[in-house]
Amino acid sequence: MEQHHIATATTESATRARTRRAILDAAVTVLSAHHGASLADVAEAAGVGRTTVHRYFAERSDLVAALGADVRERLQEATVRARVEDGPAPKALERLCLEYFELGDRLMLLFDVPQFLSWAGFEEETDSDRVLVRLIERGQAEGTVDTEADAEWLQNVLWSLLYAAWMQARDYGTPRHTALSSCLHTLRKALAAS
Amino acid sequence: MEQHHIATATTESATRARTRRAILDAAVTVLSAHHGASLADVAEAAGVGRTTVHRYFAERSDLVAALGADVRERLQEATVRARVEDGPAPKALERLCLEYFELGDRLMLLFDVPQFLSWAGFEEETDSDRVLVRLIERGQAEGTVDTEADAEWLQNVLWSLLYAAWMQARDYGTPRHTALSSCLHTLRKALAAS
DNA sequence: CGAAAATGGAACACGGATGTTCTAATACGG
DNA sequence: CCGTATTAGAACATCCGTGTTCCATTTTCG
Repeated sequence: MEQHHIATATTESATRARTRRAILDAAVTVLSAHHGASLADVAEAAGVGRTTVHRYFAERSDLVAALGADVRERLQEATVRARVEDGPAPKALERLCLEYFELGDRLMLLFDVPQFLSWAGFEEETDSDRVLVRLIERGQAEGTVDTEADAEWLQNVLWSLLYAAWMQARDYGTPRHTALSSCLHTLRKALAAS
Repeated sequence: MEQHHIATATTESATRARTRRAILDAAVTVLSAHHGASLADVAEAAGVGRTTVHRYFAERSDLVAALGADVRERLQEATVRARVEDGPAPKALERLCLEYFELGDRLMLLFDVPQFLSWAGFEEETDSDRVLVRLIERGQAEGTVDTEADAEWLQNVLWSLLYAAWMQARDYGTPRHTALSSCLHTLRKALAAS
């Protein structure tokens, strides 16, 4: 239990860690609902003073960058959980889709906030993106995925259908699981080998 | 040629009509590239003074409303051109998709700028939206369109795939016709009766 | 050509978001 | 419990987009 000086340069007090999370979570909610919301809005949603937000993220761009890093990490974890190497490609794609769907608002941000795709460490191609494309290509090689369409295009199709499912749930009030199963149904047909 | 007093309350000088169009067109380009661009940006892109923009559209919201009306009108025309009542539903859907694709940036705005869906005369359901849903339902009745999926969902699928095709062309540099044919290919499979 | 229409540009007032600094109050952890 | 870490809130300077007004200049059109 001799854990006196655990602190390294990158370690944070437990309280600080909690507040930081609160701010990041609130930022996801607020910004995904309305891009260009003010930092005051984020602060309020986080139940925190506006100055406190600035104490953790000096500039707005710092907050955005942190959000980017956060979603990136979760994307990575989701990709691992989906065990993309196991079994036939279509099944793996469905698992991946399911995991991604769970990320909800966080991924919406990735689409909606333009700064993310170019900014914040997303250098055009995320690791997860590459994994997804490779998975599709594996399916095409297996003959279980449509070979008439470009792998990159099919990747975009997957993202788009996910986005559509979220929209369906958010704006039309469709239950999440209903939207998800519609999404998977259509995705299965769209990716199927012709 | 006794056309002296053609002018009614709603008629515009030819010059004014041209500048108005220039501003609207520039606004589409600029705003679809970067939401929240300043009116100065729009003015510059239109090759026009910032004051002139305000002379035509007093407030920002007026410009947005005008853009909304514009895209709405074009959507209407595109729907007419597609002759949705003719022939089997899947074919009609493809024609519709093709017409919509031509609207390009203008429709991108409809997705990206949140103010449009609630604001600017879009009362939740556009006429064109209703036409689309009815067309899908007709296909389901004919047995030529997937009946396992909700018509509303399939409508969203169509929009999403269109959006994906645009993205593919804009961000990945895929030629427009290539993106379009990929889109149609996938859409055909996605909508097909199971 | 000459009057009316249309424009460009400068200048200004205004509001809202941002980022900074300070101080008093509060929560935390040993 | 007490000292320290953490916070809230007010106050302030600043920047940027917006919307308005005014005037000189250019363009259009009869």
